[in-house]
Amino acid sequence: MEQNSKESEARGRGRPRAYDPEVALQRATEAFWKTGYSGTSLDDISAATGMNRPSLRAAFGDKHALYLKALGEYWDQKFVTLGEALSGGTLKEALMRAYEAALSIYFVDGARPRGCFVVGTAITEAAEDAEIQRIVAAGFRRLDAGFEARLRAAREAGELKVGADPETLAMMATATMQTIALRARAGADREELRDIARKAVAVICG
Amino acid sequence: MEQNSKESEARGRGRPRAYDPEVALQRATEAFWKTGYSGTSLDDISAATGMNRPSLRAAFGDKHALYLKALGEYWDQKFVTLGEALSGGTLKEALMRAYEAALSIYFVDGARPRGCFVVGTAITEAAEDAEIQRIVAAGFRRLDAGFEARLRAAREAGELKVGADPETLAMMATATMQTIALRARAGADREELRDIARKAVAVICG
DNA sequence: TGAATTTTGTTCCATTTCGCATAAAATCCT
DNA sequence: AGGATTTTATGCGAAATGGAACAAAATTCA
Repeated sequence: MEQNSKESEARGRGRPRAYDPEVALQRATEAFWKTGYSGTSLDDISAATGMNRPSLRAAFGDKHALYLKALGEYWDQKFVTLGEALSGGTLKEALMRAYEAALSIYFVDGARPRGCFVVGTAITEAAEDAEIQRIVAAGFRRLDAGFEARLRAAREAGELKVGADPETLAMMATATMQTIALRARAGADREELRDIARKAVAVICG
Repeated sequence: MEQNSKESEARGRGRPRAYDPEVALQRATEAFWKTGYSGTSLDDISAATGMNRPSLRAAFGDKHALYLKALGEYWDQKFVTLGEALSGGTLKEALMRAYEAALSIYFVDGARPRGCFVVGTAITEAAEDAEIQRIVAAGFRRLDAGFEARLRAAREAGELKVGADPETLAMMATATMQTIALRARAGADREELRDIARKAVAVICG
């Protein structure tokens, strides 16, 4: 209703857009986040964005295409956040920042805890939707790789105990992220998950 | 179609059941497993079980009640399997048996890999369905508790390195189970997941 | 001012989905 | 054999769902 497109982009010829595509995509993402891909109808998304269905279709294509955009956007944001969190400081600090950043995504002030968007929406579809499965798998691999790179840097800095395998520990770091994501959706509170992160980081850092 | 109720139960007065409720529930579970709770219609389940909707309704109630039965049954079977896997042998053997048992559930001969039923179907619903969330949370707690009991026994047997915290390691063992469940749904093959289990077990056992 | 262009908003249509009502079938009991 | 009982099977109806057509609105350009 009250979204207004920032005049950043050179507007074309016809009637101007009433909605900012980025804001609308964010609202659509939140709708999927709550009730999953199959559990969210285009009417739900229409209500969440304030756009009617033809406008949704014109802007994002059909439901599947819209969801893929939401999923891609989520991964992108997730990895930006992760990259920032993992850079600088000690390994322990970096890992804790990464998990804190995740918790900030999973828990939002007013709303009910929603956990991770991928775990909460894409995993269900991944079994039968090859494209979604591919995107999820690529994200997991990238998560592993991100942690592994940080762990290798830590090893070179002598922060890791000798004989520790960065690849193995990266997998454990990803598993920790995932257990936090799942438990958040299962209703665990933020402090409990923070404690899980602390314990896992202690194990990983030796 | 060709299900026949075993004459185990004293059959009552009227027309005999054409379907074995346990077999039908299993078929319904498989349908949910593929496409999730919201993504599976009663018609899908009707097709999967060979029962028509009124019979489904008479036997299991509505879709939600049917799903809760499927979910409860899954957890029960999962914990029976886990209990068997964790009993006896060294800690390392017990954990590997537990993960192998999980893989046997996640991968089925003919079918596409489906991962864990809970992770693939319940997690999506848990955010907005209090009853499902409660059941999932209870299952995760029980998973933690099962691993922790086994780890305490291992510590008493001197299998654990001194200073290792059974509660922390149990959480890591659960996280390993969950990362395997998620990655299976994301398309990882069985051998890769077996390798993940081996690495995690090595970390947990020190 | 008026044509061209783009988006919006309304409406319709075919299909799916779910619950329910009702008839038909198969068995037990007298 | 016939009534009672329980399940199966068919079909109806209301609501939801996704897609598309079409007119109205708002802007740019000539």
